[in-house]
Amino acid sequence: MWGLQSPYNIRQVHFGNHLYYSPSRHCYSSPPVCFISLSTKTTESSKNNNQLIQSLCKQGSLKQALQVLLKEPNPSQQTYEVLIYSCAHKNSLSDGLYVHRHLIDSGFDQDPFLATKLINMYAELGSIDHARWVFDKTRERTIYVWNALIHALAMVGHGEEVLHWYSQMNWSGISSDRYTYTYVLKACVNSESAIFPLQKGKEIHAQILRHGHEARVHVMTTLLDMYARFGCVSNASSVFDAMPVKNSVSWSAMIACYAKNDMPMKALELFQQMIREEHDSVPNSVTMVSVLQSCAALAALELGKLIHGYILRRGLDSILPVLNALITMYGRCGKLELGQHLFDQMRKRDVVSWNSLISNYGMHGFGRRAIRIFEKMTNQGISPSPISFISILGACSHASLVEEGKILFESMVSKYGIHPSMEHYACMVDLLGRANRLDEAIRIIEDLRIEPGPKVWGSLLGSCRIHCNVKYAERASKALFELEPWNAGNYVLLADIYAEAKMWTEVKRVKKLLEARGLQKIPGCSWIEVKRTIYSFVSLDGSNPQNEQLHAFLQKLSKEMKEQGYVPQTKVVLYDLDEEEKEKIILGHSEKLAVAFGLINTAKGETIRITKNLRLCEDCHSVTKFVSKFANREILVRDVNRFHHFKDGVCSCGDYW
DNA sequence: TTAGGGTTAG
Repeated sequence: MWGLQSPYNIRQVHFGNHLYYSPSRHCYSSPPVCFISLSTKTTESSKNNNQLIQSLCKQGSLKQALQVLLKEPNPSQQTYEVLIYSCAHKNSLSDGLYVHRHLIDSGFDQDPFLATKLINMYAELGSIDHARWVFDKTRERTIYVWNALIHALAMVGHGEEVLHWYSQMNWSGISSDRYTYTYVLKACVNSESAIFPLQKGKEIHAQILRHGHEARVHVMTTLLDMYARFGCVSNASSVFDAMPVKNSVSWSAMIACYAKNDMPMKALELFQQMIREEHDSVPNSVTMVSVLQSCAALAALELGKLIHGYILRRGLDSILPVLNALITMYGRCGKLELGQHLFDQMRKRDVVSWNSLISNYGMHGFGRRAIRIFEKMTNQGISPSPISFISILGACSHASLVEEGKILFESMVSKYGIHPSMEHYACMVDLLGRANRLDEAIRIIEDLRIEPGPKVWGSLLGSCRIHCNVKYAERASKALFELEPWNAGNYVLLADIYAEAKMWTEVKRVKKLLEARGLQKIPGCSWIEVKRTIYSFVSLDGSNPQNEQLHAFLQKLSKEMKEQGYVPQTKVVLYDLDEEEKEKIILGHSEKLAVAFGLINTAKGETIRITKNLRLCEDCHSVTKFVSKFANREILVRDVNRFHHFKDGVCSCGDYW
């Protein structure tokens, strides 16, 4: 089924008492051949040679070890083991093939121990065909041999094949062990080919319980992680709660599950519980990365600073991913300078550190600064990653640096050999679309050689919302309704566009479609951190904190603003109502409630920091500009895309967002 | 002999 022929041809020539081999894919220049004696006597010199080969490998001198191997007629199993490990470590497929050939000639080709090692080696060297070939040729397939193949296939995402061999293994009378289960569960997650991978994962879950592995912490953590990656948070949490034995890894996996599935509050609560209740499972650097991610998502600066203190006390502040996560946390909490300071102090940086900094500046609208950092990175010899380009193109987009973005995009292939992915095309559509160059944006989509994905169409629809372009919005939403019919945001965007164009019949039609599909508009939510507590506000929700007081405050504010020329931008309301009703609705937007709460509950002169789950509406934007001047306050708002820094009646986005 | 959790984007 998967081609089990020898992946390489070996010419075999009889030459006196020796066999002469010349593996065709060898890259050896010297010596090009090897001579293997057929003698089987173990001599003192043989013992010495074996020891020498092993010690040369351990010192990292693989080439020298191979020279000794040439002279040695009787390499031991252990010698081959060390050689195989060394080839994998040196990342040399040609040497690996050579050792493999040598091993076959020495009669070790049916040794299941070495077959396992060879499969592992080929998997590490990225040659799955060779791994399969070894498996095929091995007659005595121990659980180690099976696990090695299943692991090798799982690592490269061949999920369907993993599941095939998994059932073959059980059918052949070998029972899965705890290792098999972890590999198979991983394969469900990484699979590009398996049909209904979540369903398969659930079946494996049942088998794990049936075979009494529920106390195996590795297996259960992998299971928890599988559910987390499929977004099944309640399943993950049930597995976690039922685990009789937990350790730092299982706690971290559950915290990461919440952090990755848009539940940062739950992640932070669980972290607190971990510190309070668990004395054996101590948070480590991996735990802290997810915790920082959660602070960043909430823009919880004070909490983030507390966590930073904890990291320092625990001595985790020199670990690169922790530092990178700290840079991002400070950036997302509106403290660019703290992120920059950390970056400057780092003794070692990787491409993620640079990307984090670039994206921070990009999100704050400092596009040119982001480009300078990108250039500094490449000048220092650090190769940009695909994510570097997503960050820098996003930065160009927020700052309306269209030409600069186009040049960078072209350099991806020409200068760095990185082929743009769908995400990169989505960035380009966003860059052009935001700048009202919608014809160019649609041309990018039309010229794609592959089927445009939802991110590309989503970028176009977002741009159509900004520029109220009904024609392209209808085209984008038609594609999106097919690609992701469950995404309520797309229906709302289209309805917004129709509402702005006063096409009320169409607004009703889209709303009906939304209801018919059992979907609901995502409610606008804003939150603010005051004295290390996070207060969240939902539009038109009577249960908001200090509700009466906030509404009275906003009514008064609205009156004063009107006297100074403010005109409520009621076009953002999706309903065909009279102006007064519309005004009432926009005055109850969650972001205005959070601004009012901030003004009432923070000290004069203190910067107000607000975060919002959606894009900032035009009316909230102009009201916040007004308030920043009227109340003489700096107000920092992070919406779903970027930061807005309001000061003296002006916003850092230059009204371009 | 083999295993589990984390960083950057949109």
